[in-house]
Amino acid sequence: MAARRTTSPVADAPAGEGASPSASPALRSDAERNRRRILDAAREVYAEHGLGVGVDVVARAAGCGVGTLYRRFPTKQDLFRAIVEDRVDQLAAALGEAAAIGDPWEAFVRAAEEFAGAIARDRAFFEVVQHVEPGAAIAARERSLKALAPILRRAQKAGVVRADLVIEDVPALCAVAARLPAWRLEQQPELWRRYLGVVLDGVRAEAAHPLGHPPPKRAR
Amino acid sequence: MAARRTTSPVADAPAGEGASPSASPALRSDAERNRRRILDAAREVYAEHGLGVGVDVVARAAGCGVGTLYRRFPTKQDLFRAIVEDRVDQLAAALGEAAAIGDPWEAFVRAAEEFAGAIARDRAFFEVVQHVEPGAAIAARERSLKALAPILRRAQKAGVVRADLVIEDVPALCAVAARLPAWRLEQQPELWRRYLGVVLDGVRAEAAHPLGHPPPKRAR
DNA sequence: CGGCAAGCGGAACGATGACTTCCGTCACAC
DNA sequence: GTGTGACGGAAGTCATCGTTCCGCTTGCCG
Repeated sequence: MAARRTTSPVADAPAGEGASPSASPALRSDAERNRRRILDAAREVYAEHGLGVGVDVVARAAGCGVGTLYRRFPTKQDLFRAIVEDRVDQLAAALGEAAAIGDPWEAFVRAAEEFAGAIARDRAFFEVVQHVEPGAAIAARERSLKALAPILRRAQKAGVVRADLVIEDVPALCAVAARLPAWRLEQQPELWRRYLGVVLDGVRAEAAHPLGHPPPKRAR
Repeated sequence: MAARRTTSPVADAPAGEGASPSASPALRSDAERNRRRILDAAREVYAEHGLGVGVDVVARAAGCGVGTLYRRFPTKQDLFRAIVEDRVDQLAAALGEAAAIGDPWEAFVRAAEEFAGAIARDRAFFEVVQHVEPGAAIAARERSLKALAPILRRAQKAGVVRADLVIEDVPALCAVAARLPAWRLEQQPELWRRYLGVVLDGVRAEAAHPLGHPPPKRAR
């Protein structure tokens, strides 16, 4: 699991769209093209098969050799850190949109759907959220929870979501989807919606019966 | 993953308590003692860390060498097949008890608790149920579903459990609650009860709102 | 009590699969 | 046209894991 070498000092590369202000020696056109391809391929491959697959698979999917991949991302970690970072940004943005919905319950539902969908669609994302090992995961948690908090608070204040839930419960409940066996998601990729439906019915304030167990402690 | 050799012809050994009628050459006393220890250790180790751990860990936990382990269980598969089989039996028995409870709702809750508890406590069991690879898992599913069916049917007929659930949904929903990140279960081993509580509130007939997705197809 | 076969332990083996490096070849940029 | 950076993928390195093998021990039976 742990990379033999310590994680390399650099890694971030010219971020997404906005040109970074410094230290960007300008990539040659083919190099830039390959960087993109690698990122796309990695996203897809890791989403489908999890972080366990080898770099050669990613390279083949990107249509280039592993050497090329390694010149851009000196370490496997660097590669999927970039990807996960990206996913979390996407999710945070989606949660932001959800927060803008007028009806508190609708907003909450939408947020839950975004969360669960992200986990169901992207196995790598799930793995990072589930196992804590990489320190990056903590930041990711933090960031998504922060986006979620106001949505939950508003829904509870409006009396549509049961009052005994805490923020940390929400991702746990949304993870429903990801927990489905891979072979089920293969046959019915949207099956998670069914179970999220049940969970949401259990989350409604009107359905609430006392829970037998206290809320989770905050992550260490 | 796949064993190099085809699974060995023998494996089952004198089953649990009842002396098997034939082909049991009588183990020497120390051998029998070790067989027990290995089984116990394997149960514990696999339950805690999953099926991924090496045989040497199991052997060490059992206080013997890997050679001893291999004389009794010619293949790693033979070992955890024995264990999983055992767990399923336990679970089936517990579900049987649940079925005997008078109140349909109570019976259902009890069954769900048994199911979720088994999954939460035993990571190996979860892995086998989740990934289909070993053919044994299918039999295990089948057996536990069979024990669950009458309980669900009764609860639905009594109008306490929502009518749009099918049998296959129940394990899926229990797994939701149970498969929390390892580090959470470490701090609060019973945390799954909290989420099972939410799920159960969503399972009550009175809480039911239409689900957006059709039930899962039967396992292939 | 003595012999012997079955059992024992754990170092060693071989396969596997991962990450990373290296170097001859190629193609962009000027 | 030329040279410099990028490319590709075979080869190197390394850790891990299931399994085997063999010299020593120990329970069992006469």
